[in-house]
Amino acid sequence: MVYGSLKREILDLVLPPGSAVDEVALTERFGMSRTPIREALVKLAGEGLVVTLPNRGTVVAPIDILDLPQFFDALTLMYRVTTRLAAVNRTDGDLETIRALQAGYARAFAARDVSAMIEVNRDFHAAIAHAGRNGYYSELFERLLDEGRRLLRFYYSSFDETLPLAFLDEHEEMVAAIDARDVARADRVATAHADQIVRQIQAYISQDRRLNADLSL
Amino acid sequence: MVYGSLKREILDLVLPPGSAVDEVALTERFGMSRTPIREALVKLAGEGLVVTLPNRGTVVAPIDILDLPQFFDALTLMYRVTTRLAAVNRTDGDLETIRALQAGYARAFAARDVSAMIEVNRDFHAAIAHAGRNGYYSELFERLLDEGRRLLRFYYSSFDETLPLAFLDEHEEMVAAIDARDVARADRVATAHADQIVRQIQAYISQDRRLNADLSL
DNA sequence: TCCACCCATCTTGTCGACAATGAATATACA
DNA sequence: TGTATATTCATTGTCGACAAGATGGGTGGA
Repeated sequence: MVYGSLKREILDLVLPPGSAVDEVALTERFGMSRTPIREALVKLAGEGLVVTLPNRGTVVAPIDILDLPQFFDALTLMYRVTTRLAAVNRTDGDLETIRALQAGYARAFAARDVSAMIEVNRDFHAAIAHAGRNGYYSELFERLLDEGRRLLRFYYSSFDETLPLAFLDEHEEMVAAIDARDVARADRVATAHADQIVRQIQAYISQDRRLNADLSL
Repeated sequence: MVYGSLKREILDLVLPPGSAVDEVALTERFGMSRTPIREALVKLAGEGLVVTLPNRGTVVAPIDILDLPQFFDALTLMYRVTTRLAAVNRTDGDLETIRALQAGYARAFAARDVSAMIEVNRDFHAAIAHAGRNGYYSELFERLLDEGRRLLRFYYSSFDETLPLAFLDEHEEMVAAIDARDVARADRVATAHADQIVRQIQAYISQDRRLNADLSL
């Protein structure tokens, strides 16, 4: 499946942001004609994972640092809304799925498997959104989570261990709030969780890496 | 432009929800090959305006009454969020654009042009979202507004005149709040506006039209 | 008469090739 | 030597035709 493969590779930064996507190269790689390749690219463009310049090819969507504040705003709101809805609409089956994913995250953390953590983290929140039973929110949220996956991989190439550990506890609280159908508590913990991740990424980005700043010249 | 034409016709219910979309017919109509037609359909499918059943054709996305509660929830939230952001981030140019659209709505109302009212209403709110400067919200909101356009046309074929009149005043208040950069007021009026439209559509849908209910048999 | 299977037909999915557009290079002129 | 123009080249957009899959009707058997 060409669409799925490309999407995964974009999110995993195997295809770096801004890099050109060559149709004929993909043709050879997937052993297909250009038609289905282009169809996949159109889909990806619709999701914003790729941008097509008319008559001038398509490139992997760049990560624009200027969009980050808006991204954080939307992400926080979706964290809150989906978690609140999940607390209201969840079924026991939903809860089971969510718990299983949380257990998976704990395992990935214990194994120090950063890739798995990032991926399971996304699925965990997607499952919560699904339990909220609002497709409009789920869709936007999953897009934001995917974009977040790119950001995490991009900025957290050297992963800080304190962050995933905090996630673990906060996820636990989240599940408890959803279990208890406590909307207010779900909202609080979702907000805190969002603040946590936003602050961490911001802190990482604003790190002062000018090693030569105090160089005497 | 085949994509734009199809989109407009879907939103205007020229292509009724659930109706089949014949590729070869579109081929003849637009004088193009099937390839660009299919590309447009893929794009429309990405926006949810059309659903493609694998190997069994594509149909115009049906209006599912079961989705309405979720739709209303998301619409209300986006009304609030975009209006709040507009109050914070608007430029004078934004305000000018918004005012022009509001004037257009007033003209359409005076002319009793329902189609124009529905369309300008959508553009008015889209402009407010644009002034809010958050692409994630704008995109979801515009999708919801488009879907709302279909709903309005679908359920308001006989348009109730009290609704558009209320819109006129509420829009005016909205502009005033955005002008004054008053976030709290913007939030209040956006909420009221959303409640208004939701209640009206709900009332219309739940109208009891069983003319034969008291028929003696 | 009813059901299962098979075949014809239509629609979709895919292909290889051609046309059109834009970029890069070469060329001519000032 | 610098600039403007023409030409070549690569890449995208489009086309008509073929292959694959699905639907409906027809045929044969029980």
